[in-house]
Amino acid sequence: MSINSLKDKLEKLMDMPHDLIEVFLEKCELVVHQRNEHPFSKDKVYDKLGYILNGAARIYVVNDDGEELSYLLQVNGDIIGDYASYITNENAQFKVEILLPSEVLYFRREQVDELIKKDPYWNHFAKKLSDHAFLSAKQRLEELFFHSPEKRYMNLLQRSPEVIQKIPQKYISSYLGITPQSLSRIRKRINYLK
Amino acid sequence: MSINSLKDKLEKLMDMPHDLIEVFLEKCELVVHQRNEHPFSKDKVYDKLGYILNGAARIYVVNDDGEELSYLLQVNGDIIGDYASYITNENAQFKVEILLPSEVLYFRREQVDELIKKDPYWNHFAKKLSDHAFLSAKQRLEELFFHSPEKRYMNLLQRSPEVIQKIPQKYISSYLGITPQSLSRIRKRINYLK
DNA sequence: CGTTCAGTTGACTAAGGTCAATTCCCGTGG
DNA sequence: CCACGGGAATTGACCTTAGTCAACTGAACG
Repeated sequence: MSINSLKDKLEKLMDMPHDLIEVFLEKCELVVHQRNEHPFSKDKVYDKLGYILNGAARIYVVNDDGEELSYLLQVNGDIIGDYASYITNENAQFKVEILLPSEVLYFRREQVDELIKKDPYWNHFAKKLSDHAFLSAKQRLEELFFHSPEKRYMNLLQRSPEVIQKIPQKYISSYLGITPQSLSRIRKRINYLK
Repeated sequence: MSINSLKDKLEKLMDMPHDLIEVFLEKCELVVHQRNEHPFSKDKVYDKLGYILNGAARIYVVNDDGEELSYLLQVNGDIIGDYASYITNENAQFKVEILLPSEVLYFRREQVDELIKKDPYWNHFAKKLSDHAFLSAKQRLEELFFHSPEKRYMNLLQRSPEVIQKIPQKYISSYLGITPQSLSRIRKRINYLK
């Protein structure tokens, strides 16, 4: 991704003026990940967040039966990490796995805190970040509350066909809240119809 | 509710020093609602939020079939309104109905904005508010994602038995994401077991 | 070629939805 | 004080969809 389109995105996403984006980017770290990497250390506080420039990752938990549940599938422009852990300083409950070769821009909370000390603008930034986390959670919540698994799959197909293309179905079914078998049948149902 | 216990709650919830709570409360409006009242005007931007001192309300949407879906059941210490509308300035998608005689403390965004102009502390307050909205949404989201309707009912029973006592079951079933009939059967199942 | 793992399919089960009838509860008016 | 009306809750019969378990297919990789 070009540095300019990145700036445009941050400007829109975070309501950040161009000159402050420079300041912010200096505090960031760009990491290139390969498939299967786990960028966050297990069972720790996640004091950083990552912004996916391009690539894909899943955010998942392992339940008591050892099954992995894919809580989120994140792609270009999405955030990886555990925002709850980031703000509360409690241990993260999620794991993060990179699913495709990915470029991720990381920033640490302590660095945001430093920025805030120097310029109160960054309070505004922190607030925007939180609002963004809220709106994402709300969207996911409404998807689960208002729609059936089949409808959720249709919506995902519309919203991000690249997820369906690139990410293994077992993660997609889990994200939708169903078993791989059920997803397979939903796909079959849909194909008969069209 | 006594003024002092209110101050304690705000202190804990919002990380607010006692002296600033005074400042905040001056900006607030206390309203006593009766059952069935709708404190927010339909299809408008919700530029205020309400903090339930005591009482109960439901936050719901009416779908295309005219059915009401109870997105949230809020009780003592919970927030009513539509935080997404509050921050984005877009029309609210939810309605709010008071379910029991309730005392609610309202504050408007413009008043928070005024406070921010005078003292950057209030940026911190706005951030805390957003974090709180995020954490609430996250909790609800995880409840839906990880647990079955029956488990959700059990959890609600544990978490807020007063909701089960005081709020009509048709709203509870809707909140759980099931029909009144299904809730009735879940209750029957549970009673046989114990 | 085998091995392995993702994905599909089949047979069956479980849980919630739907529609309709019935019962319960509660408030109101006679 | 009782009778009635109406909405809430329950129950029954049946349907739909997802879960479960197991077998099978297919593609990737050595």
